Formats: sequence, C-alpha cells, structure tokens
Amino acid sequence: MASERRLGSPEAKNRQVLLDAAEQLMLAEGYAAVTARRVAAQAGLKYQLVHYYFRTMDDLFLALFRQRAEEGRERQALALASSQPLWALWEFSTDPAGTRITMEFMGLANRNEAFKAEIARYAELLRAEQLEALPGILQRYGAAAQAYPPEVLAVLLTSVSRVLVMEQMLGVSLGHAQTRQLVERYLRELEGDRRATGD
Amino acid sequence: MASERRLGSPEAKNRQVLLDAAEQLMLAEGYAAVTARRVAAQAGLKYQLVHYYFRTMDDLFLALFRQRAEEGRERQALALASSQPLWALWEFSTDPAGTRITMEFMGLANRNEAFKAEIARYAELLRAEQLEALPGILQRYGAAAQAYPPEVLAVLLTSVSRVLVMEQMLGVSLGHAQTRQLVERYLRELEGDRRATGD
DNA sequence: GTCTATAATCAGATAGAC
DNA sequence: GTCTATCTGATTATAGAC
Repeated sequence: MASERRLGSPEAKNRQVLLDAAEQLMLAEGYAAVTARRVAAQAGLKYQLVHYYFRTMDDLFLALFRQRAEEGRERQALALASSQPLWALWEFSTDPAGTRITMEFMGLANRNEAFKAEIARYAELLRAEQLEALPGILQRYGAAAQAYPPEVLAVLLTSVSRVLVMEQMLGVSLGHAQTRQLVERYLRELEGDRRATGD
Repeated sequence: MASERRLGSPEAKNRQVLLDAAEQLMLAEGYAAVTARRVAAQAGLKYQLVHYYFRTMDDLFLALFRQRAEEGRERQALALASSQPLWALWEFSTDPAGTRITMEFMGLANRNEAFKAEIARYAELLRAEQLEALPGILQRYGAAAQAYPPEVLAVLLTSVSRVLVMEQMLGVSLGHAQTRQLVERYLRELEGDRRATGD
C-alpha cells in the first residue's frame, strides 16, 4: 500500500527552483498552465524531476501554497507590528502578486476539497491575526478610529484592496481613483502621511 | 486560408445545451475541467458536436461569456430600475453563481488577451451603467445618501459583495455577519426594509 | 540527484459518412 | 445535424539505469 517511490528532500535546491518556476507560470498564465513539463522547462530542468520532488502535481501546488501562505503571514505580522500598521496593511493587501496568486489558488480550491480546506484555514488565520492586532491599534487612534468594529474594518480593507487589484489587472479603473482617495484619506486621518517604510 | 469547416447555427437547441453544460462544469470544477469531452458527456452528446458548434474551446468560452454577460446586464438594469434599487443591486451582487462564474472567466482572461479585453469591456460597462443610474437614485434619498460619491459607492458595493461571496464559497466567515449588518443598515436607512421583490 | 524509456490516458481538431 | 474514425500531441506517473 504505502508508496515505495523515492522522493527528493524538501531542502534540495532544485525543489525550490521548481516551486519558483511553478509560481511564475501560475502568475503569468494561470494554474491550468502549470504542468510538469512546463514547470521544468521554465526551470531549465527535465520534467521527470518534478515527479521526483512531488508525487503529484497537487502535491506541488500544496507545497507552493503553504510556502507562500507562511510568507504572507510573516509579512502581515510585520505590517501589523510596524509604526503605521494600517498603512502597512493596506500596502500589503494591495500587492498585485499576492492577490493574483491567491485567486489562482482559489481556482484550484474548486477542484480539490483538501486544497479548499487548507486555503480556508489560512484565510481565516490571516484575518484572525488581523483581529488580534486591530483593537489595540484602533484604540491608540482614539474615538475617530472606533466608528467601525475591527471585524468590519478587516473585511472592508480586504474587500476593497482585492477588488481594486483584480480590476486593475484586468484593465478596469472606473471609480478606482475616488475609492483609493477615500481609503487614503481615512488612513491619513488616523496615522498621518505615509512615511518611508523602514520596518 | 479562410476555414471551410462547417459550423452549426447559433440558434440550434443543442448548441445551448452544450453551453449550459459547460457552465455547470465551470461552476462545479473550474474552467480547466471544461474540455470538449466532458462538456459533451455532461450534455449527453458526442464530443465532436462541441467542435461542430464551436471551432475552438476558446470560442465556446467566449460565447458563454457573452451570453451570461448580457444576462447580467439585463438583470442589473432591472435592479437599477426597481423600486428599491440599492437593495436590488446588493442582492444581484451577492448572487453566488454570478460571482463564481465571473472569477472563472477572470482566470481564463489570464491566458487569452482577447478574452481579457472582452471581460474588461463588460466589467467597465456594468459599472458605467451603475454610475448612470446612481446619482439620480441617491438624489431621491436626500442628504444622507450623499456622504460618498456614486463612484465610491459602486466600487464599495462590488468589492464587499464579491469578497463576501468568495469567502463564503471557501468556507470563511470571520467578520461577515458584522459587515453584512453594516451594509444592510445603510440600505435600510436609505430605502427602508427590503420588501418582497416583485420587480 | 538526474536521466532515459515507457505506459496509459486524455486533449483539441478535422474529414467524411450517414 | 450527428456520428465514426482518425490524427497528433500533451499529460501524469512510474520503473529503472547511471
């Protein structure tokens, strides 16, 4: 029953090369373009190596997701701990690459239940970690910052940034400038002008 | 040069059967699962028929998109012309099937530039049509409705509904109840309780 | 750790019979 | 309008040589 097949070590250099190549492909052409052959070609390796490091393509996707999700958590933690946490969170959320890859993984979730659960788990974790930090942050900013509960703020921030980025990638921009202005005016009210990020 | 190949009439019944089957597959398993063979199986037809009605699979996707996009436009127009336009727009925007298929088409946009342009065109058209109607609607509701410019309102409404639906499909719900309450309180302030929709 | 070779499956697309 | 037959190429995955 148990698979006898050999599997490469998670620390091997080429394993990471393959993961990076897979991510590039995913960003450029979507998850459906991520085949063992194309990943290997992108990485300059033979495609059988993909199967040496990952039993199945879904294993590769899962490994990539976990790696990037952990990096996202760390970036968000840094943002929340910085001197202008709301500005930093906004910038983190409006990063195009992050949104792009998240959307691709949500597409993958549609065909793999285990995947879906994993992604949901991380999405909820990210929001929960926002919700741990937000009350303290908003408290520092006084009454003006208490207009909306932290839960609402977290959802609004995620929503607006995600859709702005998605539409921008598509080439849609109607109403973006005005919405961006509104958000940034709000951030400026609470945290002042955005300072150079040295966090 | 010009293709001599026969193509079935756009009015044929089985053409529509194939489009519907493709949509079901797309909703259930994502665009990558939409192959000629699987579409035909879902429709109970032979897979060569797919190529009879659509020269390529991309032609099928494009036909499906245009059809559904037009339906979406009509639904939105009805909503905007109804007696509680903001409520109706909110309900239209939080329809899971609509969001789901839009996401799939955005995935497809990533691998086909013509597709991307077409989707962008429709997305912008939908928003533009919202922006034609919104000023008049907000004016009817007096000063309370003028807090945000129509452009911002349109983007916010789209953003929040889209992300709520996406996360709900994934199984994430942190902060959703509070956000929904906020939106619905706002709608109630302007348009009163939601009445049975008989528009 | 990397490669050759191979198996089994599935894909899009077309020609032509009925 | 629908089907059979067929071509061509890509895909995942595995076994085993080096």
